[in-house]
Formats: sequence, structure tokens, C-alpha cells
Amino acid sequence: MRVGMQSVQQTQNSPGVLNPGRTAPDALNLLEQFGRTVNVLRRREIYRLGEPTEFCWRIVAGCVRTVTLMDDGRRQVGEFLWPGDLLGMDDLGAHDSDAEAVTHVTLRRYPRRMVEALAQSHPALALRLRAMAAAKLRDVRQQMILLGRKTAREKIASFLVDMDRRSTATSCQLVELPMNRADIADHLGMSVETVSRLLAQLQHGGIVAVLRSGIELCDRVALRDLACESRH
Amino acid sequence: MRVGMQSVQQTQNSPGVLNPGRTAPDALNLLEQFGRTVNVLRRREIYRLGEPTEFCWRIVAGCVRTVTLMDDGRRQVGEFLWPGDLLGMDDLGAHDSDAEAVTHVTLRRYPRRMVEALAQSHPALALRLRAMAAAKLRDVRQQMILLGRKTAREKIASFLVDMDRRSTATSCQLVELPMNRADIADHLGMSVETVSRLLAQLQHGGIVAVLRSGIELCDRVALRDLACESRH
DNA sequence: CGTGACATTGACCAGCTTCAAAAATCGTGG
DNA sequence: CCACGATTTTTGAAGCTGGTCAATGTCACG
Repeated sequence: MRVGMQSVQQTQNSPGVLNPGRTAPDALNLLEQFGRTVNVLRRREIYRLGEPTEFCWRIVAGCVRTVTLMDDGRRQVGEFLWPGDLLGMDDLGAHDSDAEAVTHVTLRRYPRRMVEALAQSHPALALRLRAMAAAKLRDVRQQMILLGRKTAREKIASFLVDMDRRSTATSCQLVELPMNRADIADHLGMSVETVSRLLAQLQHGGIVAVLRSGIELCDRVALRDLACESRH
Repeated sequence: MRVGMQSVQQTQNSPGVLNPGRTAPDALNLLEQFGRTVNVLRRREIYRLGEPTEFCWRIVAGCVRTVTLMDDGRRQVGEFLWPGDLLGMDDLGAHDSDAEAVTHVTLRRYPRRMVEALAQSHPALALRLRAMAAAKLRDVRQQMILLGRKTAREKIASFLVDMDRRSTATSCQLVELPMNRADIADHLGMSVETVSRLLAQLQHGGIVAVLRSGIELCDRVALRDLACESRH
């Protein structure tokens, strides 16, 4: 899922049509005065299903996952969140999933009450929040066709392409994957064994190289083809 | 339910409280003066992927589906929309899916430009739009665990429970399904044959009765259990 | 009635899951 | 720094769910 596209340094609001002002500062910065830095250890919860939405967070460093559980333990990882992403703004009233730190995480925490109040008085912020929700809905829709209609191989390829797109800025070939195989499996709706097998298969085909530190994409074109994504 | 024609003075939505109710007068009525009634025939498109988001619509009567297609024809029905639902507000800039009339549909159409302008000047409307986006995100998250982790039987049961919940007001037992089996299959990430087989199976178990006009829920408790139970 | 779209049913089997176990990696303390 | 246990990942084998292909049945509508 491509939810990590906007970075902290970003200054322009996404829908240019709606905001013709030149180089307007990110409306999210309005929140900064009410922010507090928080650190969360690996695997620790950030919030749980049903908790009142007292806060929201902006990720400064690290990786976060949102998790939905079924009674019998079946798990769905909704999304991975990265530095710059906003967490906990989607839910109104009470959180409708869990959020957990995949790695050690540094967050900037804001009271939701302040966010809502500011959004009331600052249309630019309200618009920005709506734009972020819209972007998330678009990503989720892509994830739905992945979960519902793609084969295991296509799922893995799509996932790697997404992770690559997210981290184009950092390094050239290597895609670092801070989450484990179980997280990937539960994000793609498959078993850990199948994830492992298909990564091995892609490696055998010379398309990727599975390393300890992550996955090296040797043939991005082939990977993109396998992902079956026409858009972009 | 008749929606949207009356010119009711809107009341302030209380901030932070999710109020997507389709009954109470709300900020959406601000749009009414810019609305125009449109009719769309069964199976006809309302908008296509990539089209600029010139309009949005409120469904007055009928059923609408949003569709995402892959190059090879694989299809995902993202959601079904019903009277009172807002269509085409999720996308910014350009639509990122198709929308088609499942039945003959009556819509109330509004220029997006007006919606955005009104949202800028009326925080209540902006808040309402964000609440609707949030509600949709919550639903989509449920759909993701359905697609990724539920068995075919659980998918069908969940779907019927959803349809039932939506139409509690209408009749007591019968759930009308205006969409065909292919739509259901593509919504749940399975094949038409499996949809048909599992409906027959539920019928054989005395839990539902498959009728021409829809599906009669004979044992809602059993169905609700099936919707979330594990496979064994 | 005849026709076409849609739904159901059956037979087969491919892809993926499950169960099991080995291999690799991580973490911790001596 | 190494050894050892725990966790994670990989690999193997077997089985099942659900998909595909094909045929039949049903209904709406001219």
C-alpha cells in the first residue's frame, strides 16, 4: 500500500486545483505548537481498537503497522506507516484498529481536540486532512484489488514495487523491509510460507536478491510486469 | 427514503462526533441549491477512472457500484452505494475507479467546485465530508480483512449480514439484492460459481432461502456466527 | 414460444495452506 | 567474543479450498 508518499519536508498541499496559493506552508504545521515527542519501543502498542481517539501522531522515525484481528487470531495488517505519515486521524470517536510499532519509533503526538478545533477555524487544515483521507482511500482501493483478485506472485511483486516506490529517495537498489514475513503475509492476505517461497522463486528467476538487510531489486521492469499494475 | 429535495436549514454538527446519519438534517443540505437531478440507466457508467472530478452525486434511488479493473479483465467491486450515499467525493483531482448503475438510478448531481468552495466557508460541511470519508475508511478496513482472511463461507455470510443491516428498515426477512452474482463475487474476491454454491449450501442448512426477488434470512444468529467464525 | 442473460450444478485440478522440520538469524549472558 | 536458546525464515510433503471449464437449468422479455 502506498501510504507513505508525503514527506515531512513537503510544503505544497496535494490538490493544486483547490489551493492555488504559491508555496503555502503545510497546514499540518499549524499543529506543531501542540505537539509532544513520544518514543515507542519495537512491538509495543500505540493504540488499541476501541480506545477513544484522544491523540493523533505524526511519524518522525521508524515504521508503524495498523492491525485488525479476528477472534481466532487471524490478522490483517492494514497499512504500514513511515516517517511523515499521520497516524490515528482516520478514526472518529474511537480507534477501529490497533497500531503497533514495527521498529522503535519516534512520534510527534497531538491532541485530537486541538486538531479538530484548528480544522474548524482553518479551512486549509481541514482541506489538508480531507486530502490525506482521500489519498488513503485511493491506496486502500488498490489494496482491495490486490487482496481480492491478485495471485500470490502478483501480491509479492506489487508489495515490493510499493516498498520500492516509497523509498526511491534513499538507496538505489536495496529495499529495506523492517517488518517480518508474518507482517508481510498478513498485509497481503497469504501465509508466511508462501511469502518465503515466492521470494525464493523471484530470487531464483534473477528478479530480486533476498538479503539480510532487505531485498535487492535486480529487475524492476520484470517486477512491475509481475505486479500487473497498469496505472502509474 | 426521499433525500435531498427539501431545503432544510442545516444545524451545526458537533465536532468530533461521527454523525453520518441519513435522516437528520445536516450540512450536506447546503449543497442542495446547486443540485440537479440526473437519471442513469441500468449498467450505464456514471464516471470512469481518470475523469476529472467535475461532479459528485447523492443517490436518491437505486444502487450504484464502484469498480476497479485490471488489464486482463479481473474486476473488483469496491462498494455498493444506496439511497442517501454520496458518490464521487472520495477522489481528488481525478476519479480512481469507475462508477456504474447497478439498477436504474436517480441521482442528485452537484458541481465539485461548489462543494469545495462551500466546504471552505462552512466548517460544518468540511467536517461532515471528513466524517463520511472516515466512515468509508472504517468500512473498507473491514472489507480488507474479509478479502484477505475470511473463507468463502464467511465472506458470503458477512455480505448477507451487511446487506441485512443496511435494509433493516424495509422488510423483516427478505434482503433484496439488486446486483447479480458476478457483482457479489467481484465484491468478495471469489468466483460466481462459489457464490452460487455457498448460497445453496446455506439454503440447505436452513439458514437462508434463495428466492428470485432476493434472499430470505431464516437464521440471523447462525449467519452472524458464520460471518466471523473460524473455518473449523 | 424462442432467445439470451443469468444462475446453478458437476467434475477436475491448481494454487495455496497446513503441518512438520531443518536452517538461519537474533539476542542474551557468561 | 563465543555459546546457547529462542525466534524467524526457509524448505518439504500432503491435503484442501476454491477456481476453471463445461453443461444444464431458470427466468425475463420480445
